[in-house]
Amino acid sequence: MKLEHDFFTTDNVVGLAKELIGTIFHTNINGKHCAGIVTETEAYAGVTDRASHAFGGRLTKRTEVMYREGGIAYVYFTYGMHCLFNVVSATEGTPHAVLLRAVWPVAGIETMMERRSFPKDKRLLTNGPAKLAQAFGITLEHNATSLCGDLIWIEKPSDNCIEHIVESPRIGVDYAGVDAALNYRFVGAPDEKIVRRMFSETNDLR
DNA sequence: TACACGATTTACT
DNA sequence: GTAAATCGTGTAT
Repeated sequence: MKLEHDFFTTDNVVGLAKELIGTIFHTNINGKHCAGIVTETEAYAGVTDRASHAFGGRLTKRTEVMYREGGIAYVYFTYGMHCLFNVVSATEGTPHAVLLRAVWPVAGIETMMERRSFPKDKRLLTNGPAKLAQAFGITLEHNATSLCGDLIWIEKPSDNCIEHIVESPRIGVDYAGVDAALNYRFVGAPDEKIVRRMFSETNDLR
């Protein structure tokens, strides 16, 4: 079942980050369909979160998208070479976002391999925020793209395929002072048997 | 205009 | 374990 617009407009961005674990992230970019089970997310809580680009109400050309109504993508460029993909949430004026950090590929794996220059180990395909964006064909031009459209969408499967979820502090936000300690990161452990049943055509996971 | 840096990845020692 | 790659963005001149 495709997640609808209303799913993303909640103010509870931490809850949303947790709820996104176990959903299926899809893109259909340049005619190539890719999908993966979301296994790692981080919440960035708007103006009060020192780790967020919108901390203190910072409103710039880059962060403007975060302030829009939830249900669109916030894609930004960092380290001179990487794009990172975020789910914008909450209502207009509240710049909450969820960073997608990792997925388990379940469709379009050959396309991902091409885009990622054929890593030797398949587990390296989408196990990081920049890797995932690259594998799914996401670039800056997808900033502000709807998450309920034909290019990018998210599906909630009828079966829960996540065994358990671990919470932890976020990665790479040491600069955020006290907020660096918040347990805003969620990592899901998929049940391989259930995943194989759900995606029977996929023979090689992770 | 100038400059320091980053919600990272990769290759190499 | 360390370091290089590489450039848009934000903040200060």
